Amino acid sequence: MITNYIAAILRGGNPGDTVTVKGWIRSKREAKEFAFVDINDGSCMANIQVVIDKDVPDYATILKQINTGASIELTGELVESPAKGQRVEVKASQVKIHGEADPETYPLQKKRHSFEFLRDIGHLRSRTNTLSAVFRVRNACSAAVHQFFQERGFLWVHTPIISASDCEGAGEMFNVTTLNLKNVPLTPEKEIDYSKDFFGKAAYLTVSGQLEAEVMAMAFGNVYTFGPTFRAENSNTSRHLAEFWMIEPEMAFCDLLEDMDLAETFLRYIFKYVMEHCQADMEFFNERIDKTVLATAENIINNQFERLTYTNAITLLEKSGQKFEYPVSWGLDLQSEHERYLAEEVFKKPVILTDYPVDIKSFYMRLNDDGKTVAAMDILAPKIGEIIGGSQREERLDLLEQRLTAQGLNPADYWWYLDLRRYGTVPHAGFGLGFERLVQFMTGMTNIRDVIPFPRAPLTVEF
RNA sequence: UCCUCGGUAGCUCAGUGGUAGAGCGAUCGACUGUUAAUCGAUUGGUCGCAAGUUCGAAUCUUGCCCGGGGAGCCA
Repeated sequence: MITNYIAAILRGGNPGDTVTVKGWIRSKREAKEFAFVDINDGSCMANIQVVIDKDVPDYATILKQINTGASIELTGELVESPAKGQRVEVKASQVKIHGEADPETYPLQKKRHSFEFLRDIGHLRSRTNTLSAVFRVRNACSAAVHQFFQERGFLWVHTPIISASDCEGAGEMFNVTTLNLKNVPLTPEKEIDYSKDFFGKAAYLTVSGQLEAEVMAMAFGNVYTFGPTFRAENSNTSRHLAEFWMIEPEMAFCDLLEDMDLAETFLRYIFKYVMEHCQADMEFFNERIDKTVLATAENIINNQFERLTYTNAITLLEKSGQKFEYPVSWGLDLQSEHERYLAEEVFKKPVILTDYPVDIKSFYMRLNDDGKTVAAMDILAPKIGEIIGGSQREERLDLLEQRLTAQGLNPADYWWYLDLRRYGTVPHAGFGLGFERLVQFMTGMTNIRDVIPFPRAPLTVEF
């Protein structure tokens, strides 16, 4: 077990300390009488430099085993480094190689690799500077999410991964079945007979935990989900995954304005947390991945998001004189190009759009008094597009039933969801946040497959 | 799923009808308190797969597979 991370040694170690370093070799520079070895254990961006003199036991054998990718454990004295590049280094006295890595076949070089190539070696790519930085930031984001909600008394609720309902028509679903696919039981009408299946009815991987989160909010007030979500869409883009993590807070006794305030405070909190906990990683992204990463983070932390209604956004786009590929007119959904124009060109910061036409939004969103719009809000981020989607939910039973029917859904399928309006209904609101898009936005990584350790996407399930 | 660009050495790429190339990596050597070390030499190929055109195809044609970027769906 690693008890003394390289991050801790580099930060707090003093010359004269005896230290043990365990990790993987990044590079070796050999001289006649000694060798420099750079070791990384994933705890930080920096490597620790180790000097191995020829008087170390088994020097000749060990030196042959020291290659990029090999695992190493060594003990030595921490000394002040006589050369530039590091404050301290380790003068090794005992060295053990746990596992060699054949340099002829080990795929990672000391040089930069393309992310496309690294995706083909998903089991090794976390050993690179960029991917390890991404996953440290991802971890910090996760911790920040929980800390934010826990500080505010929100209950973390575990909503199911297997679900019987397509809760919001959010997209194609993965079937979950134990039926024998070579001999599927059929009903007299030649439909698949799910009564013979494991659950006695059709079941799917969840596309959202929102409806269940609403159930829990009606008992605990403020709750949030943070877990995996699945979409079987054949989406081949740098912003979509078949398996992704979603954060969905749901608040009872809450309206759209409070919902927006919470979402904005939440994003600001996460950015601040990561800037404080992953400074070196963030500087690395700013230098190597996207020169605007630090400025964006400062922008989020220090500025109010722009807020305007869908209707005003349409007017603004129509008057902009900008040429768009897709038409702009009231009643049509905004396209990526429109969202990006607003966030990147007009306001140059996140934009919260509210009050969308009822016909382009989901059934559960609360109808506004004008009868034409719903209390929905989307947060649009530069370069990423929609990062948060939320709404005040329809708490009035009759209106909710009307909306279900109008969208071609059967209210009977939603009996327990409707019961929440029959028994002690309250105004409530919530939002959903794609966790990987947050990490993308934070790090400047352009492809969503590079911000999750094991991406699932069409034809992508190897690692 | 649609549009578009691409697939040549372990990696990144050049090569557009006539003997398969470079840089990096790796290997060997030299040198050096080095820092993606440096210098020299060596090594390295089913040109994505299949069919076709041609005296001759990495190069032209067709189909398929895979990847990047963009779009749709959405988070």
